[in-house]
Amino acid sequence: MDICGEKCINEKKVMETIKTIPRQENVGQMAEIFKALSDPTRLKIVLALLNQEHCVCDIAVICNQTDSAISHQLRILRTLKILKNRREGKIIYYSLDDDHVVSLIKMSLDHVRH
Amino acid sequence: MDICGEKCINEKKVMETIKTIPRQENVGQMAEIFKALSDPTRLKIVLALLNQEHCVCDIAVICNQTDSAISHQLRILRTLKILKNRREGKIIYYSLDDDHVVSLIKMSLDHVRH
DNA sequence: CCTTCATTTGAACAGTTGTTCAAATATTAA
DNA sequence: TTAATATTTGAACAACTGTTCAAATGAAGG
Repeated sequence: MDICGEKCINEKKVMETIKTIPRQENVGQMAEIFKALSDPTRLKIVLALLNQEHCVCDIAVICNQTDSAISHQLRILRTLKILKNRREGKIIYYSLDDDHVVSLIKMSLDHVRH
Repeated sequence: MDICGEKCINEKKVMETIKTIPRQENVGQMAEIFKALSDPTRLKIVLALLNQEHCVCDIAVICNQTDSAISHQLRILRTLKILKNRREGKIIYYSLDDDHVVSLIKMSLDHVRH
């Protein structure tokens, strides 16, 4: 990996900072979580489940979207292990499964409220 | 706004949760910040500036992208007031301008590292 | 078995996104 | 003024995203 060829203004500062940046892998993980929360529908799902678990069609009502649209988004959040689900007969209940994401959400909630 | 028509499984739970969800406006603001941090290039810019201020072309080297690509992303982050800049002759230095975003980033950094 | 209901799935679509390229600005120095 | 350098801008493009719709699945009850 060619870190700094010859075009850089302040090679020393650049080198210093590059040392502090996490590995590509970790940057990717961070970006993935932020991306999951960057869609208003998905964010609303997570905010709803912050209160209590809900089934798919209730989440659809809360988010004012079709069951199908919600199901697609739930799959994304489940794949990222942000949500988990449990079946009770025909109904599937979703709830939060990542304490860290909960903290992130609460912190950003505090911000927009103050 | 028709909150709950007749198709909802558990009207009481739905009503309870709807009360806890922030206003659309605030959900939108939260999503906007998460979206800003959801692109690996933009996230890397913010991570770099967590260390110290940098000029555009140094950021380009750090992120391994063209000056132009970085400039486009800097505009997005500046518009959201996540970054500020100062001019020193021909060179424009960018730095962080939102303590809350810094906290969010640090919290998510802690997470991927542990 | 057949029906109903909750959820999932896949294809299709429009809308958005990030990067590239070339051209435009803006500042400095000769 | 002219040339050189740092940054910005706008158009264009492929790649990606979220929603919709229709059809498929899976569980419970008759």
